Amino acid sequence: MFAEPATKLDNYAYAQRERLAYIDFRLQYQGSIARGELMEHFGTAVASGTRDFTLYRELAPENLVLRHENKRYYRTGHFKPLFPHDSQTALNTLAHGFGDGVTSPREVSGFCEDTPDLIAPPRDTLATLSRAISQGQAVKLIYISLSSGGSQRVIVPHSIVNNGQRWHVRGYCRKHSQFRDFVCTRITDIRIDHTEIAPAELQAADTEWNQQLTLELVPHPGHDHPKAIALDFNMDRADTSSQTTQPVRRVAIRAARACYLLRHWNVDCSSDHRLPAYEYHLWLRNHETLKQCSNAVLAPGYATERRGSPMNTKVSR
Amino acid sequence: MFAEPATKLDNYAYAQRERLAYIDFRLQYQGSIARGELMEHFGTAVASGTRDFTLYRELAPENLVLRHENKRYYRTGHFKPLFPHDSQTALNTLAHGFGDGVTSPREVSGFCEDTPDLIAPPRDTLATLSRAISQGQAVKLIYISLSSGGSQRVIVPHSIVNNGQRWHVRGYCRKHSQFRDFVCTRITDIRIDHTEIAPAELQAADTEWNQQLTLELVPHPGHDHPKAIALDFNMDRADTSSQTTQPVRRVAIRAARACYLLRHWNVDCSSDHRLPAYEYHLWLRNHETLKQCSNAVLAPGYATERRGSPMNTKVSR
DNA sequence: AATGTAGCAATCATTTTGATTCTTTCTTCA
DNA sequence: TGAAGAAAGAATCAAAATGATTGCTACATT
Repeated sequence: MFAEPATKLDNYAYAQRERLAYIDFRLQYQGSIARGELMEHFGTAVASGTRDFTLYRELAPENLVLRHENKRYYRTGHFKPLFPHDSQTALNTLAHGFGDGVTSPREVSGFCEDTPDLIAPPRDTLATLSRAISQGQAVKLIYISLSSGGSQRVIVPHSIVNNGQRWHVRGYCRKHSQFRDFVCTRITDIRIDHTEIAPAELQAADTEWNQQLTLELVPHPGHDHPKAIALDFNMDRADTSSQTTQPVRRVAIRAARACYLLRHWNVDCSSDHRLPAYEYHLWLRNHETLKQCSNAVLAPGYATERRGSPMNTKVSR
Repeated sequence: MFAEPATKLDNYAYAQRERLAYIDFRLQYQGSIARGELMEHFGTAVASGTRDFTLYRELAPENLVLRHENKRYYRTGHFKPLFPHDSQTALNTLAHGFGDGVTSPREVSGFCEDTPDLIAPPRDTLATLSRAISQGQAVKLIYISLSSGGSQRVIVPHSIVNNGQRWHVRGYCRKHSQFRDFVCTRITDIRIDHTEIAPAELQAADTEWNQQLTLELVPHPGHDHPKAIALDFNMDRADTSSQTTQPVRRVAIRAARACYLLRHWNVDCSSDHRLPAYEYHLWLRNHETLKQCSNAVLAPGYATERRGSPMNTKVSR
């Protein structure tokens, strides 16, 4: 898959690998790179820039060629990436810039835009939560709930999760004596609470968090072009668990997170796939697995058929 | 805001800044860091590790303290970050690891989980699109559309965008002679097409892309706790454009992207905010601005009142 | 044809990093 | 209780990486 065995690259120092990776990335996703651009990004001198390209050329001579007309290196047709850039990471780099986003100002590609971020949690809230989790501490905070307004609570957080729309913190709420999700932006006045943590408040005791479900997503039976949906979600035809060859995408996910995913992807979770195929491209074939989710009210089409009362159930949208 | 002026840090080399930033980040978001952890992350030796902590201590003596009991540095109460970690970047780092994700394997925090990624575009598709855009080239591809199945097209792409759920590529479609969005995962057999590009096919000619709208998002009038919504979306009370003091969040966004955002955030776009407040926390106050969007059918509650026919409009969901 | 730019290569100076040794502080365990 | 061990700091010298400089080449611009 890669032009050189990974062990070869391990011989080089972190900083050297980083510069090689930068060349590699630019060639693969931009098609060309000039020595001056490498130098500018890392703040290095010309001698270093030349050496870096020389080294890259030794490692992957087929990957690039210098065009003297404009003095830029161009990717060749035989390009084999030296580093594995998975597409999620690549998109993040294109949209937000190369590097860690801290060390130096990130230069963005200009043609790649991520989702506008309407509700990043405040820095201090995030930092305090993150430290509390790392150090096994409780936090005291004011939480503005949609249903009951603001109130003070003590929470033992154990995870920070993105539900597709918002960042939540999950933890044990001492006010309600159960594990819950809290929307990070609804937290104010947070601080570390130096009290003893009981075993029942730890992540290990959060059964819905620790239980893994496997969701079986299939193209919505009401849809005209199931193949397009199957391609979209990279579904597998090798469905060994049944006699059919219906394409299916199995997704392993924590029970506590399953319903957020189903809602984010507009998955019809009714037993008889009765929701409109136009809006719902997917159907949850094994909808009975949601019995294990206390927030199943979030799953489209699931709660209504059981006559649940959404308004009385506490879930963090 | 920061303990030292940024100019001070500019004196240090990229690699040195990176190690300082790592210490800074770990203190802020984990609360502690050991010398060995720094060494392991960057693959450096003990002497270097000691020097890095010595330097960090010189730059920000109040930020950390060594506890001899367990030989770890701990963040103090007077901590002032040396580097600006915005919360979006911090969350990305916590969920996916420190660094660029390429140079060395990323060590993830273990307690922060991003949205499960169901449909990352294939690497080659993304790389080809990205290069074509960078170099101003057209691409020839097979596109599997939901309505008409697969067909070959030539496209002049100019941007890659995340609509909240999927990654799209936007560009001029020669088959339909207009700018359109294409879902990346529905693309197969892509390759560079070496044909001339006309001015009308360039990004500059994409009026919907280049036109900026300002969306005025307000808490849904039917909601019981508008203050909670206002906090959630960090709304501003200083609404100088009207006599009221109703909190509002103004979002500047390209016309071509506006409706995706409105759908992603479940914004009621009807003129009389008639959609249920339980599902729709926000209302688009200046809904008339959507007249400028050809894909307004995506905006919840907007198209229906104009008796549009969603099924006949080509938009990439 | 002259000039400028940005690439390569080689050399030597400078800076950064590694290896080694010795010390300190606190934990662990016999 | 006291000795061993682990992981930090500090200092020194060696090794490696980087910077500065010079001379060269290919091409674009004028």
